Amino acid sequence: MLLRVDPSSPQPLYEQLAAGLRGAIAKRELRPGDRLPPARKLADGLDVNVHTVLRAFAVLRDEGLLEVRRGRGSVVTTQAPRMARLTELAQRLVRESRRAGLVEREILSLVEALL
Amino acid sequence: MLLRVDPSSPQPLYEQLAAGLRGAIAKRELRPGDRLPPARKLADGLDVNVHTVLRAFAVLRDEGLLEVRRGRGSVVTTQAPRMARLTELAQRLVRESRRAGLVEREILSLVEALL
DNA sequence: ACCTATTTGTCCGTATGTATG
DNA sequence: CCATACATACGGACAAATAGG
Repeated sequence: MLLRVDPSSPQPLYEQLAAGLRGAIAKRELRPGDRLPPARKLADGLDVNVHTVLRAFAVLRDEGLLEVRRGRGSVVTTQAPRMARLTELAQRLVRESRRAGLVEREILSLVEALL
Repeated sequence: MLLRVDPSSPQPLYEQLAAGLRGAIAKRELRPGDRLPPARKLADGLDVNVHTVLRAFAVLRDEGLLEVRRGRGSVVTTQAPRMARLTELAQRLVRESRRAGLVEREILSLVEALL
């Protein structure tokens, strides 16, 4: 998979790693359904701590690009879970907008303005 | 501020902590502009590790309830940054929806369905 | 302009828990 | 029951941003 990190860079290692994986997914070097190496193996290969790799995984999971599950490893997301995640994101937007006092029209405008 | 955590609970400590702070903010025991105690002091008082507190802070920061900055401590967000954050969230939704191949109408439906 | 203290950010190492197969 | 692999939590070290003297 050819990943590298630069410890002397001001960019955090976990961000570098996340960026690298994100790029590989975008370029389809990693495709939906592909399984990533276990965090510990990746960590060993890159000479970083497991936490750093797991943190990068978590970032990509939050972005909906990775499914990370205990005991099973991490897999590049396929379409179905991606849709589920978009719904979740939308839900969060609605919930937090309401909490901030916005009414329905205002929430929709928030999104419309970006289309 | 009267926060407590239960180490024997199945709920993670950082979640318990985040929930407690979230509640305090909702009940306006903590108001916008209020400064939280330093993570290390909170950790000492609760008898948990600093990392655990910092993680709870990070959760609330991601929810837009807290502004956490190096050297300055953590402050309950005021309205302006909250709106900025909602826009960010909306942006994320739109960006990721597009990446998943949805067209404008479908993105809007995603939100409308939740209103 | 400088230095110091405060406070969060990142990273490492280790141990234990928990879900999966 | 056992191996695998992520999740949580702890502890320690150093870096970086901020504030104040």
